[in-house]
Amino acid sequence: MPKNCNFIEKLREVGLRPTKQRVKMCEVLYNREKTFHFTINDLVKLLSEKMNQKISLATVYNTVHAFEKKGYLKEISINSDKSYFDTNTSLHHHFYDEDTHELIDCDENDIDPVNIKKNITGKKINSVEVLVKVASDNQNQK
Amino acid sequence: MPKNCNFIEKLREVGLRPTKQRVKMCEVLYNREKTFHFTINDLVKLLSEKMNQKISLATVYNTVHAFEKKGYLKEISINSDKSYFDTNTSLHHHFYDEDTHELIDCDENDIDPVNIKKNITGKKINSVEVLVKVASDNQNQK
DNA sequence: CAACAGTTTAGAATTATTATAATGTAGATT
DNA sequence: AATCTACATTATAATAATTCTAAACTGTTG
Ligand SMILES: [Mn+2]
Ligand SMILES: [Mn+2]
Ligand SMILES: [Zn+2]
Ligand SMILES: [Zn+2]
Repeated sequence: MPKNCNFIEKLREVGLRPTKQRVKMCEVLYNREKTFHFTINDLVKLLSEKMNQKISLATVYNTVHAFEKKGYLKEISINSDKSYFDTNTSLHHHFYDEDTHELIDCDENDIDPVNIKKNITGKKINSVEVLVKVASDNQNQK
Repeated sequence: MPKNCNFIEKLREVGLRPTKQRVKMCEVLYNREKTFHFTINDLVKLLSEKMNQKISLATVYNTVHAFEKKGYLKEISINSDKSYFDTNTSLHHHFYDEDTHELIDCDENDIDPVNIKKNITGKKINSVEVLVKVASDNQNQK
Protein backbone atom coordinates (compact mmCIF):
# COMPACT_ATOMS: atom_id res chain seq x y z
CA MET A 1 0.00 0.00 0.00
CA PRO A 2 1.14 3.54 -0.77
CA LYS A 3 2.74 6.21 1.36
CA ASN A 4 0.11 8.88 1.19
CA CYS A 5 -3.53 8.91 0.28
CA ASN A 6 -5.21 8.11 -2.89
CA PHE A 7 -6.30 4.85 -1.47
CA ILE A 8 -9.27 5.01 -3.82
CA GLU A 9 -6.98 4.53 -6.80
CA LYS A 10 -5.00 1.83 -5.07
CA LEU A 11 -8.08 -0.14 -4.11
CA ARG A 12 -9.46 0.07 -7.60
CA GLU A 13 -6.17 -1.13 -9.04
CA VAL A 14 -6.51 -4.51 -7.42
CA GLY A 15 -10.21 -4.78 -8.06
CA LEU A 16 -11.57 -3.80 -4.68
CA ARG A 17 -14.39 -1.31 -4.67
CA PRO A 18 -13.30 1.80 -2.79
CA THR A 19 -16.12 1.87 -0.32
CA LYS A 20 -15.92 4.37 2.50
CA GLN A 21 -15.24 1.59 5.03
CA ARG A 22 -12.30 0.32 3.00
CA VAL A 23 -10.86 3.79 2.49
CA LYS A 24 -11.13 4.58 6.21
CA MET A 25 -9.38 1.32 7.03
CA CYS A 26 -6.60 2.16 4.58
CA GLU A 27 -6.15 5.53 6.24
CA VAL A 28 -5.84 4.00 9.66
CA LEU A 29 -3.48 1.28 8.46
CA TYR A 30 -1.22 3.09 6.02
CA ASN A 31 -1.10 6.75 6.96
CA ARG A 32 1.70 6.16 9.42
CA GLU A 33 5.46 6.26 9.61
CA LYS A 34 6.24 2.75 10.69
CA THR A 35 4.97 -0.75 10.14
CA PHE A 36 1.80 -1.49 12.05
CA HIS A 37 1.25 -4.84 13.74
CA PHE A 38 -2.28 -5.35 15.00
CA THR A 39 -5.12 -7.65 15.88
CA ILE A 40 -8.64 -7.28 14.52
CA ASN A 41 -9.64 -5.90 17.87
CA ASP A 42 -6.88 -3.28 17.88
CA LEU A 43 -8.12 -2.13 14.52
CA VAL A 44 -11.78 -1.98 15.48
CA LYS A 45 -10.86 0.06 18.55
CA LEU A 46 -8.70 2.45 16.55
CA LEU A 47 -11.42 2.99 13.99
CA SER A 48 -14.05 3.62 16.58
CA GLU A 49 -12.09 5.57 19.19
CA LYS A 50 -9.51 7.59 17.27
CA MET A 51 -11.30 7.84 13.94
CA ASN A 52 -14.84 7.94 15.21
CA GLN A 53 -15.73 5.45 12.53
CA LYS A 54 -18.04 2.63 13.54
CA ILE A 55 -17.49 -0.27 11.15
CA SER A 56 -19.16 -3.59 11.74
CA LEU A 57 -16.91 -6.32 13.08
CA ALA A 58 -17.83 -8.58 10.17
CA THR A 59 -16.72 -5.91 7.71
CA VAL A 60 -13.43 -5.46 9.49
CA TYR A 61 -12.79 -9.20 9.28
CA ASN A 62 -13.86 -9.32 5.64
CA THR A 63 -11.80 -6.32 4.67
CA VAL A 64 -8.67 -7.41 6.51
CA HIS A 65 -8.88 -10.77 4.76
CA ALA A 66 -9.52 -9.10 1.41
CA PHE A 67 -6.45 -6.91 1.95
CA GLU A 68 -4.45 -9.98 2.92
CA LYS A 69 -5.45 -11.79 -0.25
CA LYS A 70 -4.47 -8.77 -2.34
CA GLY A 71 -1.10 -8.51 -0.64
CA TYR A 72 -1.82 -5.36 1.37
CA LEU A 73 -1.51 -7.17 4.67
CA LYS A 74 0.31 -10.20 5.94
CA GLU A 75 -0.78 -12.51 8.73
CA ILE A 76 1.83 -13.43 11.30
CA SER A 77 1.78 -16.12 13.97
CA ILE A 78 3.28 -15.24 17.29
CA ASN A 79 0.49 -16.07 19.60
CA SER A 80 -2.17 -18.63 19.08
CA ASP A 81 -4.88 -16.80 20.95
CA LYS A 82 -5.59 -14.45 18.09
CA SER A 83 -4.42 -13.48 14.63
CA TYR A 84 -1.91 -10.72 14.14
CA PHE A 85 -1.56 -8.75 10.92
CA ASP A 86 1.31 -6.74 9.56
CA THR A 87 1.28 -3.79 7.17
CA ASN A 88 4.80 -4.75 6.12
CA THR A 89 4.12 -7.47 3.59
CA SER A 90 7.73 -8.07 2.63
CA LEU A 91 9.58 -11.09 3.94
CA HIS A 92 11.14 -9.86 7.16
CA HIS A 93 12.14 -10.91 10.64
CA HIS A 94 10.74 -9.81 13.98
CA PHE A 95 11.72 -9.06 17.51
CA TYR A 96 8.95 -9.87 19.93
CA ASP A 97 8.97 -8.12 23.28
CA GLU A 98 7.62 -10.60 25.79
CA ASP A 99 7.00 -7.87 28.36
CA THR A 100 4.95 -5.50 26.24
CA HIS A 101 3.79 -8.06 23.67
CA GLU A 102 4.98 -5.73 20.93
CA LEU A 103 6.42 -6.77 17.59
CA ILE A 104 9.31 -4.89 16.04
CA ASP A 105 10.38 -5.26 12.44
CA CYS A 106 13.92 -6.08 11.45
CA ASP A 107 15.51 -4.85 8.27
CA GLU A 108 18.25 -6.54 6.23
CA ASN A 109 20.96 -5.05 8.41
CA ASP A 110 19.62 -6.43 11.65
CA ILE A 111 20.02 -10.13 10.97
CA ASP A 112 22.44 -11.86 8.62
CA PRO A 113 20.96 -14.16 5.97
CA VAL A 114 20.07 -17.50 7.49
CA ASN A 115 22.11 -20.36 6.12
CA ILE A 116 19.96 -23.45 5.68
CA LYS A 117 21.81 -26.68 5.05
CA LYS A 118 18.89 -29.09 5.26
CA ASN A 119 16.94 -29.79 2.14
CA ILE A 120 13.76 -31.77 1.75
CA THR A 121 13.50 -33.65 -1.53
CA GLY A 122 10.70 -32.52 -3.77
CA LYS A 123 10.09 -29.43 -1.67
CA LYS A 124 11.23 -25.88 -2.24
CA ILE A 125 11.70 -23.19 0.37
CA ASN A 126 9.00 -20.53 0.27
CA SER A 127 10.10 -18.39 3.18
CA VAL A 128 12.56 -18.20 6.02
CA GLU A 129 11.61 -16.10 8.99
CA VAL A 130 13.29 -15.50 12.29
CA LEU A 131 11.53 -14.62 15.52
CA VAL A 132 13.72 -13.18 18.26
CA LYS A 133 12.04 -13.07 21.65
CA VAL A 134 13.34 -10.46 24.04
CA ALA A 135 12.49 -9.37 27.56
CA SER A 136 13.76 -6.83 30.03
CA ASP A 137 17.25 -7.57 31.21
CA ASN A 138 17.06 -7.84 35.00
CA GLN A 139 20.75 -8.66 35.18
CA ASN A 140 22.19 -5.17 35.19
CA GLN A 141 20.32 -3.47 38.00
CA LYS A 142 23.15 -2.17 40.19
CA MET B 1 10.55 -36.29 29.53
CA PRO B 2 12.32 -39.67 29.56
CA LYS B 3 12.88 -42.23 26.86
CA ASN B 4 11.03 -45.16 28.31
CA CYS B 5 8.42 -45.56 30.99
CA ASN B 6 8.54 -44.83 34.61
CA PHE B 7 6.52 -41.78 34.03
CA ILE B 8 5.21 -42.15 37.56
CA GLU B 9 8.61 -41.28 38.96
CA LYS B 10 9.09 -38.47 36.53
CA LEU B 11 5.75 -36.89 37.29
CA ARG B 12 6.37 -37.09 41.01
CA GLU B 13 9.76 -35.43 40.57
CA VAL B 14 8.21 -32.19 39.40
CA GLY B 15 5.36 -32.34 41.87
CA LEU B 16 2.60 -33.62 39.63
CA ARG B 17 0.49 -36.42 41.04
CA PRO B 18 0.84 -39.45 38.80
CA THR B 19 -2.82 -39.98 38.13
CA LYS B 20 -3.75 -42.56 35.53
CA GLN B 21 -4.81 -39.84 33.08
CA ARG B 22 -1.43 -38.14 33.33
CA VAL B 23 0.48 -41.38 32.99
CA LYS B 24 -1.53 -42.37 29.93
CA MET B 25 -0.87 -39.01 28.37
CA CYS B 26 2.84 -39.42 29.03
CA GLU B 27 2.77 -42.77 27.31
CA VAL B 28 1.10 -41.37 24.24
CA LEU B 29 3.40 -38.35 24.10
CA TYR B 30 6.78 -39.77 25.01
CA ASN B 31 6.86 -43.44 24.05
CA ARG B 32 7.90 -42.63 20.53
CA GLU B 33 11.00 -42.31 18.44
CA LYS B 34 10.69 -38.79 17.16
CA THR B 35 9.47 -35.44 18.34
CA PHE B 36 5.71 -35.15 18.34
CA HIS B 37 3.96 -31.98 17.21
CA PHE B 38 0.27 -31.94 17.97
CA THR B 39 -2.89 -30.03 18.74
CA ILE B 40 -5.13 -30.74 21.71
CA ASN B 41 -7.53 -32.41 19.34
CA ASP B 42 -4.87 -34.68 17.85
CA LEU B 43 -4.06 -35.79 21.37
CA VAL B 44 -7.64 -36.41 22.42
CA LYS B 45 -8.19 -38.48 19.27
CA LEU B 46 -5.02 -40.51 19.83
CA LEU B 47 -5.95 -41.22 23.41
CA SER B 48 -9.45 -42.26 22.55
CA GLU B 49 -8.89 -44.12 19.27
CA LYS B 50 -5.45 -45.71 19.56
CA MET B 51 -5.23 -46.01 23.32
CA ASN B 52 -8.90 -46.56 24.06
CA GLN B 53 -8.60 -44.09 26.86
CA LYS B 54 -11.42 -41.62 27.22
CA ILE B 55 -10.10 -38.55 29.03
CA SER B 56 -12.22 -35.48 29.44
CA LEU B 57 -11.33 -32.57 27.20
CA ALA B 58 -10.90 -30.27 30.19
CA THR B 59 -8.38 -32.68 31.70
CA VAL B 60 -6.42 -32.85 28.47
CA TYR B 61 -6.22 -29.06 28.39
CA ASN B 62 -5.29 -28.89 32.06
CA THR B 63 -2.66 -31.59 31.78
CA VAL B 64 -1.08 -30.22 28.62
CA HIS B 65 -0.76 -26.85 30.29
CA ALA B 66 0.60 -28.43 33.47
CA PHE B 67 3.20 -30.27 31.37
CA GLU B 68 4.03 -27.06 29.58
CA LYS B 69 4.58 -25.23 32.84
CA LYS B 70 6.83 -28.02 34.07
CA GLY B 71 8.86 -27.97 30.88
CA TYR B 72 7.62 -31.26 29.46
CA LEU B 73 5.98 -29.57 26.50
CA LYS B 74 6.51 -26.41 24.53
CA GLU B 75 3.87 -24.38 22.75
CA ILE B 76 4.65 -23.29 19.20
CA SER B 77 2.93 -20.75 16.99
CA ILE B 78 2.62 -21.60 13.34
CA ASN B 79 -1.05 -21.16 12.82
CA SER B 80 -3.38 -18.93 14.69
CA ASP B 81 -6.41 -21.15 14.45
CA LYS B 82 -5.26 -23.44 17.21
CA SER B 83 -2.39 -24.12 19.57
CA TYR B 84 0.36 -26.52 18.64
CA PHE B 85 2.55 -28.29 21.17
CA ASP B 86 5.93 -29.90 20.81
CA THR B 87 7.48 -32.72 22.83
CA ASN B 88 10.88 -31.31 21.93
CA THR B 89 11.28 -28.59 24.51
CA SER B 90 14.77 -27.57 23.50
CA LEU B 91 15.31 -24.41 21.51
CA HIS B 92 15.14 -25.58 17.91
CA HIS B 93 14.07 -24.55 14.44
CA HIS B 94 11.31 -25.92 12.24
CA PHE B 95 10.46 -26.68 8.69
CA TYR B 96 6.77 -26.30 8.02
CA ASP B 97 5.31 -28.17 5.09
CA GLU B 98 2.58 -25.97 3.68
CA ASP B 99 1.11 -28.86 1.68
CA THR B 100 0.73 -31.38 4.49
CA HIS B 101 0.72 -28.88 7.37
CA GLU B 102 3.40 -30.93 9.07
CA LEU B 103 6.18 -29.60 11.26
CA ILE B 104 9.67 -31.05 11.06
CA ASP B 105 12.37 -30.43 13.63
CA CYS B 106 15.77 -29.16 12.70
CA ASP B 107 18.89 -30.06 14.57
CA GLU B 108 22.06 -27.99 14.99
CA ASN B 109 23.43 -29.24 11.68
CA ASP B 110 20.47 -28.13 9.62
CA ILE B 111 20.71 -24.38 10.11
CA ASP B 112 23.76 -22.29 10.95
CA PRO B 113 23.57 -20.11 14.05
CA VAL B 114 21.63 -16.96 13.33
CA ASN B 115 23.72 -13.82 13.55
CA ILE B 116 21.76 -10.99 15.13
CA LYS B 117 23.24 -7.54 14.86
CA LYS B 118 20.37 -5.52 16.24
CA ASN B 119 20.19 -4.97 19.96
CA ILE B 120 17.44 -3.39 21.98
CA THR B 121 18.63 -1.45 24.99
CA GLY B 122 17.51 -2.86 28.31
CA LYS B 123 16.31 -6.07 26.69
CA LYS B 124 18.02 -9.41 26.48
CA ILE B 125 17.42 -12.11 23.90
CA ASN B 126 15.50 -15.07 25.27
CA SER B 127 15.22 -17.14 22.12
CA VAL B 128 15.89 -17.12 18.42
CA GLU B 129 13.82 -19.40 16.28
CA VAL B 130 13.66 -19.91 12.56
CA LEU B 131 10.62 -21.11 10.65
CA VAL B 132 11.27 -22.37 7.13
CA LYS B 133 8.15 -22.82 5.06
CA VAL B 134 8.35 -25.34 2.26
CA ALA B 135 5.97 -26.64 -0.37
CA SER B 136 6.13 -29.10 -3.22
CA ASP B 137 8.43 -27.97 -5.99
CA ASN B 138 6.33 -27.90 -9.16
CA GLN B 139 9.28 -26.62 -11.16
CA ASN B 140 11.01 -29.87 -11.98
CA GLN B 141 8.25 -31.92 -13.55
CA LYS B 142 9.77 -32.96 -16.89
C1' DC C 1 -8.63 -46.55 57.10
C1' DA C 2 -9.70 -41.66 57.60
C1' DA C 3 -8.86 -36.80 56.03
C1' DC C 4 -7.54 -33.51 52.81
C1' DA C 5 -5.61 -31.48 48.99
C1' DG C 6 -5.32 -31.90 44.46
C1' DT C 7 -7.71 -33.87 40.23
C1' DT C 8 -11.22 -35.14 37.01
C1' DT C 9 -15.38 -34.29 34.93
C1' DA C 10 -19.61 -32.57 32.48
C1' DG C 11 -21.28 -28.83 31.27
C1' DA C 12 -21.62 -23.78 31.03
C1' DA C 13 -19.23 -19.54 29.79
C1' DT C 14 -16.09 -16.88 27.08
C1' DT C 15 -13.59 -15.47 23.10
C1' DA C 16 -12.18 -15.44 18.36
C1' DT C 17 -13.77 -16.22 14.03
C1' DT C 18 -16.96 -17.38 10.22
C1' DA C 19 -21.57 -17.87 8.11
C1' DT C 20 -26.23 -16.09 6.95
C1' DA C 21 -29.40 -13.35 5.00
C1' DA C 22 -31.44 -8.96 4.71
C1' DT C 23 -30.39 -4.28 3.40
C1' DG C 24 -27.48 -0.80 1.23
C1' DT C 25 -24.49 1.18 -2.35
C1' DA C 26 -20.84 1.88 -6.20
C1' DG C 27 -20.68 2.02 -10.66
C1' DA C 28 -22.47 0.70 -15.06
C1' DT C 29 -26.60 0.99 -18.29
C1' DT C 30 -30.29 3.17 -20.01
C1' DA D 1 -30.95 11.32 -13.62
C1' DA D 2 -33.48 6.93 -12.88
C1' DT D 3 -32.67 2.12 -12.97
C1' DC D 4 -30.08 -2.00 -12.56
C1' DT D 5 -26.95 -5.31 -10.69
C1' DA D 6 -23.16 -7.13 -8.56
C1' DC D 7 -20.83 -6.58 -4.72
C1' DA D 8 -20.46 -4.76 0.24
C1' DT D 9 -22.12 -3.90 4.80
C1' DT D 10 -24.55 -5.08 8.68
C1' DA D 11 -26.77 -7.34 12.70
C1' DT D 12 -27.13 -11.47 14.19
C1' DA D 13 -26.57 -16.41 14.56
C1' DA D 14 -23.46 -20.24 14.28
C1' DT D 15 -19.12 -22.53 15.11
C1' DA D 16 -14.77 -23.58 17.12
C1' DA D 17 -11.16 -23.22 20.47
C1' DT D 18 -10.36 -22.51 25.02
C1' DT D 19 -11.30 -21.56 29.90
C1' DC D 20 -14.24 -21.64 33.97
C1' DT D 21 -17.23 -23.79 37.54
C1' DA D 22 -18.63 -26.59 40.92
C1' DA D 23 -19.53 -31.15 42.19
C1' DA D 24 -17.72 -35.83 42.49
C1' DC D 25 -13.53 -38.50 42.89
C1' DT D 26 -8.79 -40.20 44.10
C1' DG D 27 -3.75 -40.16 45.43
C1' DT D 28 -1.17 -39.40 49.39
C1' DT D 29 -0.22 -38.70 54.18
C1' DG D 30 -0.72 -39.78 58.80
MN1 LIG E 1 -6.41 -16.04 7.53
MN1 LIG F 1 -0.74 -21.46 26.76
ZN1 LIG G 1 6.46 -6.95 10.68
ZN1 LIG H 1 9.70 -29.15 17.20
